[in-house]
Amino acid sequence: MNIGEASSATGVSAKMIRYYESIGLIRAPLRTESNYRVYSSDEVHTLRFVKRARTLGFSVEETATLLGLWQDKERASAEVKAIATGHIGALETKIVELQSMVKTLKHLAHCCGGDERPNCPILDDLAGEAIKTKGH
Amino acid sequence: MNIGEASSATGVSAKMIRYYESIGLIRAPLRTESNYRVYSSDEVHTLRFVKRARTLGFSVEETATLLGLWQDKERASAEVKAIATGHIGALETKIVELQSMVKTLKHLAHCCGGDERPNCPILDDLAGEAIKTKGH
DNA sequence: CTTGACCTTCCCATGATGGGAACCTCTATA
DNA sequence: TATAGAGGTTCCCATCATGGGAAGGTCAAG
Repeated sequence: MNIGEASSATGVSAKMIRYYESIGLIRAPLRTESNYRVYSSDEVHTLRFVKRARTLGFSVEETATLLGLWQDKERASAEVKAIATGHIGALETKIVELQSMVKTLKHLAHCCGGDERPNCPILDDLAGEAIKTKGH
Repeated sequence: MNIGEASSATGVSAKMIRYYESIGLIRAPLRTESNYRVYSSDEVHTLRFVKRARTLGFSVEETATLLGLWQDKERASAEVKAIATGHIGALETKIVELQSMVKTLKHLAHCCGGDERPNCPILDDLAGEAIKTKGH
């Protein structure tokens, strides 16, 4: 299996497979005589693991740790769970931040006529002028 | 007002003020004889506008557009509202993605003992092995 | 044997921010 | 007044994960 096949088998671009190899996230595969990378099913399995972890929002560094734990048959699940739990916390913090932005923006958009006139509460807010809600 | 004062007056780091100037988001201010940047209250006002827009998650590019609209006294509020609405949509999409990650991770973490034993449904999932919920 | 698809390495760009070096300037104090 | 230290200046580099593209080698089908 060459890099293109490994790519379509895992959803990881060839570019990224080479990158993951260059930073040491995955091991360098064997090469053909003509210097093409050759992937075994084991390596494809590893790439799928990486893809899934990245999809779940783990950083490459976290993914490296998880990969290490996965390959260590003796590891305690507590360690894995701690990483996952920490990651859940980080994601939730991010969600709260985004929700707060959305809330503010929705309020502003609601107060904005969105018409041909220049008056615009959104810009007024950005400029630091408090919005007058007029109790609507 | 020099760059340090402008920075603490707006919450934008001196580094970022120079960066915003270099990419043309804000105009280059006057300089003293000794080449120090000098900011007027107008320029500080603009920096506050930028800070607020960035805090609300607008990209620098969107901020540039909003800034242009803010300075154009004739603009229609519809244009501003469209940018804000589009941004709300993008944020909401991001939120949904993150929520989906959190949901999956919570399920996995819930199924994981988090103890000293090696069995770990989180890693099993990353490895592509379907989780057995055992109807808990 | 040619063509086109695919592989290789290498460099560059993104977006927004920070770090730091090397050097200049201002102000307060010994 | 000399000096210290705080803060200004420019310039380059790093981050994180990813894509683009050039230049050149390789493979398979027609």
